[in-house]
Amino acid sequence: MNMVLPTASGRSGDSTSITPTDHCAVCPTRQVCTARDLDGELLDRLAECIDTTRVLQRNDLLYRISDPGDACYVVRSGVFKSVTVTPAGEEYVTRFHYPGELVGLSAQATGKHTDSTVALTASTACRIQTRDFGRLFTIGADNALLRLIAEADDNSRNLEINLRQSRAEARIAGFFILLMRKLTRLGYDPSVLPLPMSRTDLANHLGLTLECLSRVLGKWKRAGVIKLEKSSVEILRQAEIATLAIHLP
Amino acid sequence: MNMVLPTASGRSGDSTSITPTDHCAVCPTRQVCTARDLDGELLDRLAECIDTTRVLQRNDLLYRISDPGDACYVVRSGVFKSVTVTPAGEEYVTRFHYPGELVGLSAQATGKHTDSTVALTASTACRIQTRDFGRLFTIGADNALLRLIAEADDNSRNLEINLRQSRAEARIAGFFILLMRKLTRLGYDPSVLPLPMSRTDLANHLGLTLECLSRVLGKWKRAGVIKLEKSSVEILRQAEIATLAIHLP
DNA sequence: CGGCGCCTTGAGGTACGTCAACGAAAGTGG
DNA sequence: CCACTTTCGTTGACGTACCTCAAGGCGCCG
Repeated sequence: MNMVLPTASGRSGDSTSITPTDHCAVCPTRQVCTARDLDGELLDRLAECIDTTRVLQRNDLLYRISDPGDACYVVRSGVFKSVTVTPAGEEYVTRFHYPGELVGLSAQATGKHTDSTVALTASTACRIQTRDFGRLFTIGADNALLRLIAEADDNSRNLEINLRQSRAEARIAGFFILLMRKLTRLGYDPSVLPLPMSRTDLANHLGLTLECLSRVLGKWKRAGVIKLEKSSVEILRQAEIATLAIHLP
Repeated sequence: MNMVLPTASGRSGDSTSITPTDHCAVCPTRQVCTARDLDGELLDRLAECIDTTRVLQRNDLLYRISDPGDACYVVRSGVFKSVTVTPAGEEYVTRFHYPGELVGLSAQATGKHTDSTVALTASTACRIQTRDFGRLFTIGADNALLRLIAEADDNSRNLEINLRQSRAEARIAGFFILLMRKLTRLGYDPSVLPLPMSRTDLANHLGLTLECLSRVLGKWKRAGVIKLEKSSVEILRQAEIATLAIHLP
């Protein structure tokens, strides 16, 4: 179904766990992960800091709101969404998380998660207990860990810039461009964007209505700029998308 | 002039430096800073990790775009703005930084700063070299440092949620509410918001036009909801602002 | 086949952006 | 100290892009 992003081959829920030493060497996110600069002995020590690698199916929760924030996660494969619920009951799809991204860090501010994170496809994620952060620094994973944190910050800033753009086409184009950059960094084909989320979620995330998003995608499809698949979008003429998103850094 | 936020008493630029041990004990951000949980001997060790406390005047640069990203900063006093410039030449005021906030972390992703950060008032900031992060973890500042990072992430998410709201009044109200929360956390009077930035910068930050911002503030002023000062806003009827910002978590 | 999400398409109103003129404040130089 | 310039903020008129409300396809599953 989703040939672009690595997906979990296991099929069960929370109880499945893999030791990182088994998998870091062959991890699809190796090049962007904390483990990038490590080898041999250091990888073994890293294993002590990553207590479980969780395997999730579509709609499985990685963590839910008000769970204790004693751990954060790195996406290994698949796609996740983070949802925040306001006191008024509104839901906001704050982030989509692709492989190599750090998830759930903000829980350290209050000790509890302030959002829920859900798998949109069959996915895997590495769990890092925050009490082990110090150890990760001392075994030489500090640079890579800082880079993960910094990239999360960088992603947010790009998101914010994109949301400041009021034109719907610009926002959607910006979202596509940012996603293409992520895919390129991961070594995947950037012209096929895996979009396992619903239109509703995507519209919510972009601060647009479902109708507006639908209209723009329809327009681009008719113009031959994109090709809409069931759960992905193929970019046929990247230049036109790029010119709509010139506002991004 | 600005009685609300602590400002630097020194008057010179980059060359002034204060050792943290002199100042952490009396730092206005003590309660929200990395140093919060430390005392005596640990504070001394912290001193080795914070190489200079910089004193800046209005319009002084904390760092500029493409500076080496070997350090980040914690605001001690005053207010900063971060500006990103797009290839197309557009400027985006991505963040405003108040005391206790971590600044410049995203540079770790690429090794260079991707934005410039400027003091909006007389300000001070602690410089933390990233190569010292590991040491901060080992001397017991890990929880506090993680909290700073997590709060930065939390701030971004709140910002993003606020920008998803398309109504101008809701966005401005949301900005005010978020700022009031920050001031409350710092122990300041949350009803007087220090806004040392220009209207242009604020509008840019909120993804609105100058005119739109001006109209909303004028409307609220006429309605007696706020009182506009030269570089601050007094919230007279908080309830009305809060109802406009119910979309925030 | 019928029901139900999920997405698309349509018509109409409104809020924000754009353009433009005005006004106020701050810095400059004589 | 005062005219000048420049920057910044306010106010107004108008068009347009998006939101709202509503109806209509389309795939999925029973």
